[in-house]
Amino acid sequence: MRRGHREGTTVGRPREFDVDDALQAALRVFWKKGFEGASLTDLTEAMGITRPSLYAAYGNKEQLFVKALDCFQSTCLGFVESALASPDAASVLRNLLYGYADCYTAQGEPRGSLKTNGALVCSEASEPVRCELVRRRREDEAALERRLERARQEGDLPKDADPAALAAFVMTVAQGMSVQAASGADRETLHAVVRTALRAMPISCGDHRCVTT
Amino acid sequence: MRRGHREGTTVGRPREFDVDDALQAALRVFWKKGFEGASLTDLTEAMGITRPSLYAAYGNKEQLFVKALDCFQSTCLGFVESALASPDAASVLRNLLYGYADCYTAQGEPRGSLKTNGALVCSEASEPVRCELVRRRREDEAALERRLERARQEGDLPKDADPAALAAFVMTVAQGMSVQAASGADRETLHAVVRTALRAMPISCGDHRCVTT
DNA sequence: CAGACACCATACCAGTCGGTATTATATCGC
DNA sequence: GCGATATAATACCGACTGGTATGGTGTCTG
Repeated sequence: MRRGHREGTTVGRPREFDVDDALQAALRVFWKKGFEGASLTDLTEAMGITRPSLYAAYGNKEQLFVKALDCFQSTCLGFVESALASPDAASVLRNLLYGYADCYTAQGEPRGSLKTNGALVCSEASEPVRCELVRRRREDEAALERRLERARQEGDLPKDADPAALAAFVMTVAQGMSVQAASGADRETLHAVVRTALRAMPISCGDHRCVTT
Repeated sequence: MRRGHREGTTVGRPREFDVDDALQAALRVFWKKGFEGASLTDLTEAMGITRPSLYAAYGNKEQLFVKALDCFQSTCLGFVESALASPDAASVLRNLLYGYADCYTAQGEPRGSLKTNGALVCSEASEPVRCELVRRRREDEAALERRLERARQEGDLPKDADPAALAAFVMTVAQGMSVQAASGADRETLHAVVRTALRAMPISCGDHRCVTT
């Protein structure tokens, strides 16, 4: 039904804006104001396009948000995948938490996480978006739990450690840092929070980051 | 200018609703949907009053939110004051964190904290509300820092402990738990998070709550 | 009772919300 | 050049936003 942007061939008038650039602009607006706080006027002005162009290229506001969320994940949160791929539990935890702290206080970017702050509470109309964010946050926690369970099997986490509880704690700290960043906390403060959090781990994660990979 | 409810005397037709009961109802709506997500229709329906009654009794939506926030503080967060008044640092930290965990997962209440989730991000129109929440969260952290500094002076916290860093960590965990609760985490999960967080403290806070006071 | 007063209910306000129909325009294959 | 196609721009839609003017109603004081 909906006319999509045909991939290879170029029939008809070519698009005058770059879809990815405009999506980046939309991401910043959602990131700063949240899904409900960002109006179509805010979005189209920042993206430099008109409403019909937005709907033709991205579907609707909700689909645009999800696309922006994917963009946020693959760029701003790109470090998560590599952090989980770190060789041992200590470096996983260290890279993950310092990575979040840095991401949430990046120069020239909105503070905090789109995934945490984008739609924490909302009206009924936006429930689908809120649920999608909940789903993704849970998946993040589950992925960390799986990685810690693997570490336990491999012996670099004590046998009596609780991967589920540790993952819940780490993600709680990460989400708390997102709130702190949105409240104006600076990077130094979040680094101190990470140092404190790492002391709660059943292994020594070191006081400084990047000790290994 | 605005016609207020005169205190002692009762001139004119008496109000047909209870101001405090209606405020409680408004609190639940704001708590669940946030400041922007709660419409006047949501509010007046839950409060059982009409718009003109709302404006006559509370001013406007923003003032109603602040009144609801005060109500939230004095009832749901009433434990904070007594937690800070605990005799030693260990019981302060324990009572504070378990208190937050319980408050955020109270049966029959919205999940999480109005102070954290109520307006984390928003449109420009709601910036005053967001700033007020930021202000109050900072004040909470500052109050905890002062209490921990006192504990350091009194000797039940090591001399080399960092009250500011500890307070930032504890409030980060609390705010993170608010996000987790809003995502559906249950009380057991948050209690496990608290147990883990307490391990990061430079003193033994015990594995169970309410050891003293 | 007379009158003042403040409440309640209805109906309404301008402005904005997300979303679209319509029309004009630019680029393609042929 | 010509038709087909897909863009861009404008103007518009009904619904809803926070907020209010108006008129009827009930309770008080004198």
